[in-house]
Amino acid sequence: MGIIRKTKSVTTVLQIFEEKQEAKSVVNLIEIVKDKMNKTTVYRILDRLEQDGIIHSFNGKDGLKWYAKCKGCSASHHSDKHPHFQCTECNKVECLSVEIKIPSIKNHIVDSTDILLTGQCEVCSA
Amino acid sequence: MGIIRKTKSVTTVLQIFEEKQEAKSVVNLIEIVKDKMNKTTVYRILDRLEQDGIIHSFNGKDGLKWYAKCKGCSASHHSDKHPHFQCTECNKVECLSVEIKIPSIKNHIVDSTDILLTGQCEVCSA
DNA sequence: CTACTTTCGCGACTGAGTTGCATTAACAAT
DNA sequence: ATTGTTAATGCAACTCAGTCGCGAAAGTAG
Repeated sequence: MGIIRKTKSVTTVLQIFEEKQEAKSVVNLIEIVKDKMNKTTVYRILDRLEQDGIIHSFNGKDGLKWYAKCKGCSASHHSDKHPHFQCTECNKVECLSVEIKIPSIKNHIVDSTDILLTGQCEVCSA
Repeated sequence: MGIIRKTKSVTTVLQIFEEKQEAKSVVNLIEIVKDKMNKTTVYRILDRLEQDGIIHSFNGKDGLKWYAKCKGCSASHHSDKHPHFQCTECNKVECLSVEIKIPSIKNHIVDSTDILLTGQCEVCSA
């Protein structure tokens, strides 16, 4: 059970994700809201939102943790198999709706799949 | 050009990768060689070995950097498209030789592909 | 052996993420 | 609306991976 109270901070963070359908690194988020709330609060809100399946997280190429909200997100259907794309020029990260098939691995049980593609996005490759 | 001199430290690190064909996190490596060399040295050797294509690196689920030496590694053919598998029980990481096909993404140029699978390995799922 | 240059060790530092605790603010019940 | 409960926040101190600068040590070529 993540979010129980709808505080101003929670609303602020959620708005950021709803405005644009793109992923944000925690560092980036903290920077955006730095005069509205403490960094600890940002970390905690993100944790709770993720527990509730409202947003999902993954690790960027830079080693930082990134968060995004996408249509498929929900508390029940938490297995996000969609790949992420990080642009090496503008550094933006998008969720891709492409389906990538993972062959079953002999003698292994696969629980989760993290796929991160890097390259140039639509804007930067033009 | 990474490695220029074959020092004792370099040899020690290389031996670890040659003994077992499994990936090691930097933290783990530092622990293993902690009374033979300094942690800064370990970081620097790994950087150089990677530049030369002798080993390759990727980010684990834990956010740590992992390194591995595998057959396909070479300075020229540096694009390692093979997936990695991290066991959620014993925490070991293996390089998989499975080929995973990434569909081309519209209006995007894909340079690299990082795939990390998590689950239970052969030993732990038995 | 000597001279040159890479590599190493050490200590201090950076920056992401965490923790403990006192304070504040949601929310439910009265 | 007031009160009581407890989740949520702010703050400061902390942890830990990874980096940096610099003087000392060890490779390597001649």
